[in-house]
Amino acid sequence: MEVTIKEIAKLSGVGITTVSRVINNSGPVSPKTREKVMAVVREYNYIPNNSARNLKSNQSKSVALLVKSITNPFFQKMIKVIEQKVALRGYQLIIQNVTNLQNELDIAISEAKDRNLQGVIIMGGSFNYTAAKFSGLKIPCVLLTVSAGDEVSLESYSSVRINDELEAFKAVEYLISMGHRRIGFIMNAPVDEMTPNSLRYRGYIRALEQYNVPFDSSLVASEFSSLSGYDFGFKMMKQLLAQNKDVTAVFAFADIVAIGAAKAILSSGLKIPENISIIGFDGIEEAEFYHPSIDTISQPAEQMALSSVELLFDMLQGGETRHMVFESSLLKRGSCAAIHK
Amino acid sequence: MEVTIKEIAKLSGVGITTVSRVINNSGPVSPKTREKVMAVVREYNYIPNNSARNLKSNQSKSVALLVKSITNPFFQKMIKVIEQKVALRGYQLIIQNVTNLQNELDIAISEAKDRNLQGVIIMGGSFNYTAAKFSGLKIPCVLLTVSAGDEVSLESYSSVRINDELEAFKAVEYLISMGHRRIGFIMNAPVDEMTPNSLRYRGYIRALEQYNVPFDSSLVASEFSSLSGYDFGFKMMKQLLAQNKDVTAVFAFADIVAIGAAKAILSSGLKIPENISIIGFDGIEEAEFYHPSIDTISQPAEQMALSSVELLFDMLQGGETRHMVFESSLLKRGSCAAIHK
DNA sequence: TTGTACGCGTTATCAA
DNA sequence: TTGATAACGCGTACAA
Repeated sequence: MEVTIKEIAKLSGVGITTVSRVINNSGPVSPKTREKVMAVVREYNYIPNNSARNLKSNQSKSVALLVKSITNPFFQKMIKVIEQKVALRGYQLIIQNVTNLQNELDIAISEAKDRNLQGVIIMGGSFNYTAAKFSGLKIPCVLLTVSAGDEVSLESYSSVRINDELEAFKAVEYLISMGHRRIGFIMNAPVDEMTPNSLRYRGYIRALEQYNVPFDSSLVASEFSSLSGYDFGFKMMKQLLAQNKDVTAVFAFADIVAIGAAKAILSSGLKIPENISIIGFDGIEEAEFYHPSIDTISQPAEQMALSSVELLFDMLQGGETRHMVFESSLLKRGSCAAIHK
Repeated sequence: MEVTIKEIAKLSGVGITTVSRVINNSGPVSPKTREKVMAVVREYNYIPNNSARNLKSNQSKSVALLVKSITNPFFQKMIKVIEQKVALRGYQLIIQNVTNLQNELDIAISEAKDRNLQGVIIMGGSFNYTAAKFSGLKIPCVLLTVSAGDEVSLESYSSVRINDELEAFKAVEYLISMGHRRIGFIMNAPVDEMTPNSLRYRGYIRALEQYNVPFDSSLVASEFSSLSGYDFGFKMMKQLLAQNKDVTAVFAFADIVAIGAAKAILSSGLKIPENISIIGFDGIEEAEFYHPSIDTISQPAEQMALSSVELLFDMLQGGETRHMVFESSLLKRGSCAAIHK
């Protein structure tokens, strides 16, 4: 059994209250008493019992991070930052993976009660949250990379994201500007659910329209899949290549998918960018070190992660909800080239 | 404020004890009473307060996973499995990254008290643990991918790992068998600290010796670095290429490093495997989807992760410590070829 | 400036 | 089969 506050009190010849005041810096204690108590605390290596504290205060200094598909390297970059920043504030971070089949908000609600969390950051997922669901979640919540859709009041959560549609537009516009007109798109979710993917799909469509490039549904490789991003990209690209001999460029909704697609292209004996141009989305290291390095829309991951933590703690301290939209940048690294007849 | 056991008791017209018995399945309760209580529990969506439970039982159902360099995709595969399996057992998993500069065991000790953990899994790190340190950690501990070194009694921890030296030997032997004699080695830690890297280095040395290939220290690119694995591999390979025009093969201590090195080779205008053969270690997806796919020593990551959780829970239930050593397999995928003059 | 005593929500002991 | 009641370790009115 560990040493308790009671024993510390007895050992230092003071009352329990005084010890409590000393270790929490609450209420007045004479410097002499403080030193006396601290000496005993150090000597016995006293650490307050967290369970008891939590029980009293009805709050445990912990927040959760729910991640949709935790293995995506793009999320990894952010997880690392979040983990550090949360720890820095003396909070415990509980990271939990959410599978494709689970609803992240449901999990947040049950976990919040179960672990009595102070707040939660949800990374990834869809935009399809109902106001009802949100009202079931009684703790501050920050959505990272998505927002909650129009139905939900902006006061019920904070969010950090990018403008997926616009950035996707930029990517496709870039391809079009190089003369491409047979541009494939790879995405992994059904179009009818609102996810970053479907927003990027919109950007794709809008770019085609704006530049009068005819839309061809056979160029859109879309499938609900539980494959890893790499495998998925590989499979979809193989399919695209088989069905469309004339495709000259591909936009993949994520870098990991772009890498899988690139592998499919290269292992088919085609060259990047000579035969096919490819561009991804996210800005992960893996794309940079691929050969050739893969062009991408790079999201400011660290910044976004940092902001999500700040927004959460703002809310914990009674601050307003906020919604931040970051800019991404188009990185040209050589996997896209002008088309030549 | 949430509903408490007391209120449930009142609402269902029974005593607190009875409610406690119902929700914990402890002690005898008549079926009728049980149903009555359960109805109220469901109606009010009662969830027992964890803090209070922990306070009573002096244990919180939580274990920690300490990860050295959490961003390595190889660890990611394992993290996912561990997270699932721990959750399956109703335990909370606290994942914490440990930087290169921190000692994982120190952190385990302080966290164990602080969060009153039931157990801890340490992933990565070095073999340099002292018996003294271990005795300071009073909860079950499983080391994953390393063991603790000879000084520490095998009864004070469990471990899951591979035979790093032997597997590295196999990798280098493979290169030698294809005629290579100028074989580079890339590792990231000082040789004097016991890490998986240094064991792999030994395997490298031993293979050279056994096959009478002269050792040349200029072929060993070693540096203590906080770069990412990719960046590190890239930098070291550039260095190797500059210093040794005649290097024909490279063994990297990890796949991510191999990928960085491959990028350095390819972007120098050299070809893999025509000019230089390369082999990595770990077996991550990124190596498979690289172009060319990179040969590697593949560790059974999922199996190892699974076992680590099993071993931990065995110990939690009073079982013995155990030490498992898994076999790895040499995956030949085309990044290594016979040397041709 | 200090200490006593109560209550946080549970579980477990004991008597009914 | 049930139900009071005493802990668990801590924070904090309130009294001194």
